[in-house]
Amino acid sequence: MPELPEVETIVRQLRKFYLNKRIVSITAKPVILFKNVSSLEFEEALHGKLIERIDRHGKFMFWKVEDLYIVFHLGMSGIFIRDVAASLYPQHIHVSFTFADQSNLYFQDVRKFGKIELHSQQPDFAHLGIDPTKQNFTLINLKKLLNLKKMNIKSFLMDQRIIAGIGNIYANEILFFSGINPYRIASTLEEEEIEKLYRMIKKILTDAIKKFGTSYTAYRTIEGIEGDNQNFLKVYQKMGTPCPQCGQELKKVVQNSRSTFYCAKCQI
DNA sequence: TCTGACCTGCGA
DNA sequence: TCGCAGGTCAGA
Repeated sequence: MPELPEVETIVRQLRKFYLNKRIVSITAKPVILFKNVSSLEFEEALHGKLIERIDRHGKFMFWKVEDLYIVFHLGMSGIFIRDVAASLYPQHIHVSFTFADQSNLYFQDVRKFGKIELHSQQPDFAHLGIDPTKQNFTLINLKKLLNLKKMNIKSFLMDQRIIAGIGNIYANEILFFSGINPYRIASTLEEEEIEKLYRMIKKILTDAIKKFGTSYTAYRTIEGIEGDNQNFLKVYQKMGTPCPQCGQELKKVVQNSRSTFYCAKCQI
């Protein structure tokens, strides 16, 4: 559920409170979240280290902790919680960090779809596509990518190997605002449609970041409070209600094993 | 390129 | 009690 805007919100908040803080204690439960390291190795490797950098590519976040890099993926339900909000979410805490100033940070993941890795080099995320908030996400690059793909445009937007950061909620919203039917084949989009799609990808994601992300289910900010963007969604989970543009009833279909919400009249 | 498995809480 | 929610990934 955490997509690019939610991860970016978390990154910004973590920077504010935990950058340049030293980890003095870690408790990590032996859960399946740990991929290339055991929970015990994780605790030992990071003990006493300083968090020097917190960054993101797509939905992946990484911390530079001196000579090591922690890579987090929040999966469906992963959240970070500041100590002041920890009492709100006492269940499913898998990792607890304590810092030199006695502040705490907790990683919670109800559904355990998240992922934690430890690396000795900066991750290059070579398996991921362009991050739409980065400079190399240009109209020309988007056109090139679209022209190569025979998949439907909804799958295209959600394919992390092509564009990194868009999930189901924002894919639905982007296609609605672009007026593009989710079943359209990526390579068949017209010049004008591509330009609108490009603008909407940037706008929808940027607006969602300004609203601290979408709290549809598990996602909360590190303060333990909901984002605001769910109050501005136009089609996601709005099946049966009138299209905000034309009034026709919005549809819900299952597409590539995922729910797609759209207006059959406005999105052609 | 597409489908199902993994996982847990929630609502019908 | 069962289906659904959707992140990634393995396998078809």
